Amino acid sequence: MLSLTEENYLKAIFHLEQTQEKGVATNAIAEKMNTKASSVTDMMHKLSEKKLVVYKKYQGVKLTAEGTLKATIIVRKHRLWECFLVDKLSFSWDEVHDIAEQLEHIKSEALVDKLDQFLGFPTTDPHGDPIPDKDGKIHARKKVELAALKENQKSVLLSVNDSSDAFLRYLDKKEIAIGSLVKVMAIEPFDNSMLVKIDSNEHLITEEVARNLLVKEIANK
Amino acid sequence: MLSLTEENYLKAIFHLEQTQEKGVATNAIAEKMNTKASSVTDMMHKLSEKKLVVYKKYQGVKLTAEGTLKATIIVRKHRLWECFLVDKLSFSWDEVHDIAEQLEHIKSEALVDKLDQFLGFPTTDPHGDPIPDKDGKIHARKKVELAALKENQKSVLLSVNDSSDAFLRYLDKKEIAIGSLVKVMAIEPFDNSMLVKIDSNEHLITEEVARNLLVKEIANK
DNA sequence: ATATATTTTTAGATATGTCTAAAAATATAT
DNA sequence: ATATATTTTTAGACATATCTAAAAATATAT
Repeated sequence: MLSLTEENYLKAIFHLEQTQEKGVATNAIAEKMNTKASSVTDMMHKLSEKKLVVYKKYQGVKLTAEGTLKATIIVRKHRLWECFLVDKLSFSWDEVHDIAEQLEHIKSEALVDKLDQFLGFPTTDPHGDPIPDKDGKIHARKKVELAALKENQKSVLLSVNDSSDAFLRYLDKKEIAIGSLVKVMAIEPFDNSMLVKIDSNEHLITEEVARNLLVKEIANK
Repeated sequence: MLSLTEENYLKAIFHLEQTQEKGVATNAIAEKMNTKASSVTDMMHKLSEKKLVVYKKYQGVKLTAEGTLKATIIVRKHRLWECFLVDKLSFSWDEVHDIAEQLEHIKSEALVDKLDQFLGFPTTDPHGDPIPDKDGKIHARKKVELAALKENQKSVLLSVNDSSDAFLRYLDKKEIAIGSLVKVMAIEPFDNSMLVKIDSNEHLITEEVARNLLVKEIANK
């Protein structure tokens, strides 16, 4: 049985591994977990004992197959609960993260199964991220940062890299939502800011914002 | 902010106070919490510091008004989640206790409010126990143990004193459920066992069982 | 290639919640 | 009322998860 803390470490490592094929650095974990590097080292010893990570001094860590599965199941629970909060309890998508952070640790396989069924077996959460299946398989869609698109390219907004409250509120204010149609109208070479048409409104967005929006390109019909 | 452990102690004391108007004994709490008396003493010091209990050495503890409110809100959350699990996720009433024990600690007032609304503002949980309102007020119905009834008295089953898995399964097997119509057909003076008619079936039940069933008496029309 | 900076680990301390064993207070029985 | 039993508290130890400060290893820069 994993403690809440252990589960949170596994999830942090899982997310960090997405953009890092070498071992995940102690410091990176410490930053994500809002703790100190020394605490991370302690926990890596513990998770290594439990065969959930492969850890070599100074070389960073990787999740084992079992560690990956455990982490994926937590992500699955997090995203299912987010669906529940938004679809059933009518929270808005920028309010649900902190609550789902708590709910993801509830231990009951039956609960997750029944929740999944109750929600109609959703495949993505309200932020557009894929929901792993029972076996930990993730059916990901090919996503690309909006910042990588050329002028005139059309796309659909799938998810966001930054899911901080501040960023989500920024999007809400501009009425930018998952599923929005996004077309690149012009790119300013000086600072890589973009003029984009999102659904029917035009917005000028900074490169930083464009790098935090993940889209699926669609044909320019 | 209360820790999970502190919340569980408050809840335990709250439940023990229902059948105890003097201070709740250290040993009683220890037994309920499955821990040692010395641990209870330690925690009572802590909760007393926080003004959630009134504690005098060797005299047992009582919840303060604030402690009672905190405990009541936990009970409210527990019972709302039980409703959710049974009504929405179609768990049976004997499966939900352990899961609700976890869910009751999720911290978000907005979540509780929205859940309450989603469930249609239920007034009792699947075991027939009243759900406290937002302010901690409990609109309790007058309940009595089935064992206290006379022959020929009719009643409705409202809740149970023993909510162990074993007892709930016993009830399920005999098709005894919250809301069942219960009529005392005969009482055996030797051992106080009872012949009762529950809905359309007759059962012979021991005094122990009769003391664990809480009913509301109804007119003998 | 050596000095400097950064990252990571180790060692030891702290806080929470737990325990055992012994001491103190209270309750019970004759 | 005194002895005995029970309950409760105290004192000190232990495990988990954390921290700070110093040491060790690795990375970077000239």
